[in-house]
Amino acid sequence: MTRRDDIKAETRELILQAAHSLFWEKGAEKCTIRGIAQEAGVSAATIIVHFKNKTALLEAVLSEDIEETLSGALGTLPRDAGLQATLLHIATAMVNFYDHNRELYRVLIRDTLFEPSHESPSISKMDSEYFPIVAAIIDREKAAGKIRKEVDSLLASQAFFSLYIGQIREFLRTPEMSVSTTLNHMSNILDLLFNGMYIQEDNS
Amino acid sequence: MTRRDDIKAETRELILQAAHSLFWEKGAEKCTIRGIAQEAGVSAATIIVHFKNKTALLEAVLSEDIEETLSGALGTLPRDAGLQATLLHIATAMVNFYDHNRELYRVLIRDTLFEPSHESPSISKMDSEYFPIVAAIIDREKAAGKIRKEVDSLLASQAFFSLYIGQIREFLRTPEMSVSTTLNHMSNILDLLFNGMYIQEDNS
DNA sequence: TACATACATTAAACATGTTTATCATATATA
DNA sequence: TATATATGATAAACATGTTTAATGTATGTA
Repeated sequence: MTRRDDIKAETRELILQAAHSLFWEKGAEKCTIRGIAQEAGVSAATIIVHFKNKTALLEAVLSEDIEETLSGALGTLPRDAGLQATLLHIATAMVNFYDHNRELYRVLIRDTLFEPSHESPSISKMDSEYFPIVAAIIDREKAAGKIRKEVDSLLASQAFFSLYIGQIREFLRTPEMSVSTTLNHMSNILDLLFNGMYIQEDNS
Repeated sequence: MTRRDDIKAETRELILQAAHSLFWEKGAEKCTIRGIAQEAGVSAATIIVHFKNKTALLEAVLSEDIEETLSGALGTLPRDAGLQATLLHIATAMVNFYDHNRELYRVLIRDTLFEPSHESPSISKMDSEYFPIVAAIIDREKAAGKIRKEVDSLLASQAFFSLYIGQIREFLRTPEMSVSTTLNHMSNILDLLFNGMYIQEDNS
């Protein structure tokens, strides 16, 4: 229950490090399993045994940084920030993060977003972790009388996510699109949604 | 300029028919270029010469029906339908259409949505054709005093598209999600957006 | 008509993700 | 300690998308 597991974990780590290095250096599509295997000092078959397929390896390599960025953004939230500011804060962190290597994240999202959730567990953790957090903020704002009571929190979270992904898509597949332009669009689109979600103050 | 081109067009048609038949029968991922080539009576290399890669072939096979469905929906619009009803009308047509073979369209959208627009011209025609149409409707409603003047028509179109794709994603990757549930969500999400977009009648 | 060129087609080769059958060894058991 | 079993690792094979180099023929030209 120890020795063998240690070696296995070590092998896994070797693969992850080699993959991380090569993915970042050459991009996901230019990297081959054989190349990563060589860099890690293992066989190609070993990689598949550990990670099931190339996409799963890419996900394993990138998901840690993504989660760190996301939780970092959640941790640096301005105290008492409203929902709209919160969402823009998160989006800002993520766009700046993805900008470090657009091609890499483009391939990751492309290859995981439309898969059934059990195929890409790291990514779809968002469904189970991120949505409830946003939904909770919405409920708090509802209690504070800022958001209409009829709004379905979960549905609204999904709507935010859809709008977010839509912009991320444009950002990742359009090299000439700058971070600031993207965030501007993001902000304007949030405005669009919120001006309906917030209760108008001058009712009756 | 004739004889040779005719033969080429004929070959192309043979490939398209074989691909259409096999894609629908076995799904895109279970189909091989060699299998389609055999069914069409040509070589695998010929298919690549005609269509560049497997995704482009899939796109060529499916895009005609998609465009037909979309223009069909646009053609059966209730006269003087408002924007919200129009969008739901289109979404209804598309969801019912995709339901005929979710797996096939899932793979198509997955493999094209995050590619640069020049890689999948048929799909990204939406950017240049569909968006202006919706934007025009928005402008009309602005002129009619139903939508706030400050709303950016193009940005709003993109927002609709993002929300639409977000729901389509859930629909295509979740087998147990029914058409009616999907359309319910779609309708509710549109409500969310519109209740901010429409001018509140009781201002001041 | 005879010939040169362009080009549609293809067989074979190639690249690469993945599977399979085998080997070696750590672990458990007697 | 000696033996059996479970399993991590791997080489080789396989499947399939794509490229390459070669072939034959339609088209244009003399």
